Amino acid sequence: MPPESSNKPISLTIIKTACSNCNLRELCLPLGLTDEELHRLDDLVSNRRRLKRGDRLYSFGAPFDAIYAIRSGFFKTDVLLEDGREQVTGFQMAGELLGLDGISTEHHTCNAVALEDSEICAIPFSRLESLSREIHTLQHHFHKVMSREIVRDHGVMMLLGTMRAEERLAAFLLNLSQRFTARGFSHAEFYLRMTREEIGSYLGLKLETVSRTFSRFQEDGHIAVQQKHVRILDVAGLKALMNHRG
Amino acid sequence: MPPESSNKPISLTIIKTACSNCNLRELCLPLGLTDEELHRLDDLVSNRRRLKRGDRLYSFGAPFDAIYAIRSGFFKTDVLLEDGREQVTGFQMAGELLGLDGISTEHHTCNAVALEDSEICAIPFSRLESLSREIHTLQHHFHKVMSREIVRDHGVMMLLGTMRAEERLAAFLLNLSQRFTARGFSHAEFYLRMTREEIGSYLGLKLETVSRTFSRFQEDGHIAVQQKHVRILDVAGLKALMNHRG
DNA sequence: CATCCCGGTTGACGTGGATCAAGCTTGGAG
DNA sequence: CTCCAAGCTTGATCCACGTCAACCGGGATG
Repeated sequence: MPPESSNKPISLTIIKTACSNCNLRELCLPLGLTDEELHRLDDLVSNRRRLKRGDRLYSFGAPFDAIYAIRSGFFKTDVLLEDGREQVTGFQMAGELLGLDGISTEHHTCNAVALEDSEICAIPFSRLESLSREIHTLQHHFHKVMSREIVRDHGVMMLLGTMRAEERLAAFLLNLSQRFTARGFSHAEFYLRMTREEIGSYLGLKLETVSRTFSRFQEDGHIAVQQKHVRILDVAGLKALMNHRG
Repeated sequence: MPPESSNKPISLTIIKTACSNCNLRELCLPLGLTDEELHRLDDLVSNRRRLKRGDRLYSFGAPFDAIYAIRSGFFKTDVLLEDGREQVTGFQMAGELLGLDGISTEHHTCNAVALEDSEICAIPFSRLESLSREIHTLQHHFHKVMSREIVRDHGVMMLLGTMRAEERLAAFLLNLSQRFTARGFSHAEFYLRMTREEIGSYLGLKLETVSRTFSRFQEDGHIAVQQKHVRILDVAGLKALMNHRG
């Protein structure tokens, strides 16, 4: 909608998409900031971008200069080996940050691909660093976000290193469910944005194993699944699968 | 050596262990700081601690208030599942930081255990944050260190998710070799500080598989191994193992 | 000195998930 | 509408690694 459609100048600031009126601000970088601090952050994230399904937000080796907050949509990040093997390192949804991997070498070390039409906010990193030298809360929250990513990665290592196929997939579904819930969607019913192959790559399994395990969960009454549509019927049952060997 | 052994007052500052005279400063947090900045960091890391083999630096669930720089020694970090399964999430050596996992929730999310007698510098985290609000270089370097940890974790995911036993162990040995080299030790000959079981836990393998794979590498002339003593004979051979399926 | 115990090695065998292969379902293009 | 390609399911078979078990060697203990 063009600015002219508003008759009061003040409403311009409402139309302008910004952290201060973004409904993800409690999940995203602005968490905990005062109104005044929020407006300073607004200046920084003005650069917005739309991506279509399949578009790359950034690629391995690309120079790093910004991190990205997902405003809407769904992404995967992956690393490719020379021989073509792919490891999906994560799936990201609205309110989560992408690109933290690039800070280390000032080049991105993975690919970020939109799994559905998405919108992101680019946050120039050097400006984020200056602002967080002035705003303690922002600094601390950013550190927490990076640390949370490390903790998440440890969880994935646990999954890949010690769990069986059923446990991995159960953990995966419960994790998705919990993150959808945090965004106000149903905890029990959702569409998977990724293919069986991508799930398999993330979980260290082949797509056939993912498919078979879905079928087994359905036979056992834990879920109802039809292609990408999943309904969780028995959260407790899935949780139980995770804590018992065999 | 006691301070009295020095006859000039100025040498006291040399005897005092501090970042500014630590030979790890090019690997550790002080990287890139000016002398003046280095001295400000010195005030912060004065708290030092010795650990014996087997001692825990921190445990899962413990309140977080500091990160730790390893001055000497060798550590592992691990996560335990209720049913006793252990996932080693990393091995850390001199100059590396421990405890970054705790920033997120203000409680540690893994255990850090000394694998040999070690010495660490505790860095109160809130003081590190204030100092890095003042010293841009410190702030940026700290961000790089956290990002590097994320990138490292992605490498481990790749390893656990897509590689076969031989590739995992080859990658592990080459990584150790490279890190020892960076610390001025031989790249070709070193003692493993961890057991076969801990290596296995890190690599998502059972200790028997680790042992067998070591033996196979030895038969094939890639390494010479006797218990914890390893000599790498054929770096190129190990590298080749990593890039080919089968 | 003998004993114990922990960690490592090696062999025999079992199995979970990979591989190979054949349909099937769905959605987009013409 | 039909056709086609991409993605999903399911079955049969295989194999890398796990499991179980026996033994060994070295360092700590008494």
